[in-house]
Amino acid sequence: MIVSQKTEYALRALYELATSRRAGPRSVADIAQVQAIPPRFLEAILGELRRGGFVESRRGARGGYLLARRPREVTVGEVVRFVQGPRREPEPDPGAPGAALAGVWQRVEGAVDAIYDGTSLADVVADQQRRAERYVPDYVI
Amino acid sequence: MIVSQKTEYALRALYELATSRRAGPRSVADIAQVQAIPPRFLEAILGELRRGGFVESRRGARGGYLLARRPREVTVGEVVRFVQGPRREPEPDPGAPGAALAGVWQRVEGAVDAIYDGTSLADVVADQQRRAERYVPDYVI
DNA sequence: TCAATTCCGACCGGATTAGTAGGAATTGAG
DNA sequence: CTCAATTCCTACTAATCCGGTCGGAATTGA
Repeated sequence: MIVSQKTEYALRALYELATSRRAGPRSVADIAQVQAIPPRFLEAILGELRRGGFVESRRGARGGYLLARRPREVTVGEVVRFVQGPRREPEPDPGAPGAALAGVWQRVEGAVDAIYDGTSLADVVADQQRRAERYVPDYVI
Repeated sequence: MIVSQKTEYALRALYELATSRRAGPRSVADIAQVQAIPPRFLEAILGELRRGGFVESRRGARGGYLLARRPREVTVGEVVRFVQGPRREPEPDPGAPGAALAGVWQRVEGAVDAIYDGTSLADVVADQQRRAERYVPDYVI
């Protein structure tokens, strides 16, 4: 897995909220259902996302979660780093064992981050719409 | 960590062998020392690398390990995939939950593989030489 | 008032990872 | 021929991380 299951769930939940923006709060049960995520696990994840400022919550009956920021302004990179924590491995100074490979890891991280940070929730939504249209064109047209 | 510790060790060991090519076999103890790898763990790793055709071994006194292929023709990607096994996550078909993100993961994997497969042991060695020269230029010149 | 909901902190089992142990087999050097 | 150095094999253990669960308190709209 390229990211942890938890991160994948987090992104799926945010995606789900992005698709139903300005339609009132979505409950954990609802999102869990649609995105096939274990509900109580999702509950924990959304809690973290709230503390991270990605979503807002409404408690009580008819409560649920809402996207706290515009989909355009939330990147996959932010979410990944927030959920799995920063990947830290202090660079070995030149000469130390392992220094030879540091350049490789650095380039990989750069490439990955470029994609992560260049992809917003809005992009993901748009991407999926394209994909869905192409898959069942007759149904839509 | 971008790859497992074991993979990092494997690459460090191969790098070490690449630097002392045609200088006779290097023992586990030696490599472990230089690269700061737990010796018995390294022993196990080199065993795998031998079975994978990356290194050859000479048993007995004065024995040790040798690179089995030319540094130019061993890529980081091959080693990573061999040591950690293939990363498998079957693509969800469009419409399934999680399909929306598939494109992102795909692009990331592509970018990572491009770097991995575009970097040979020879590249790593050359890279480190440049780096070392730059770090203590007076010592060399 | 009550049912639906978020919120919180603690917990848990299984998988994976990192590393170790013991001893057999091989081989070059003296 | 012997011995020290070395690989080789199989199994085992320790620690960490991951994915997920639990019980119940607090909140709130209907």
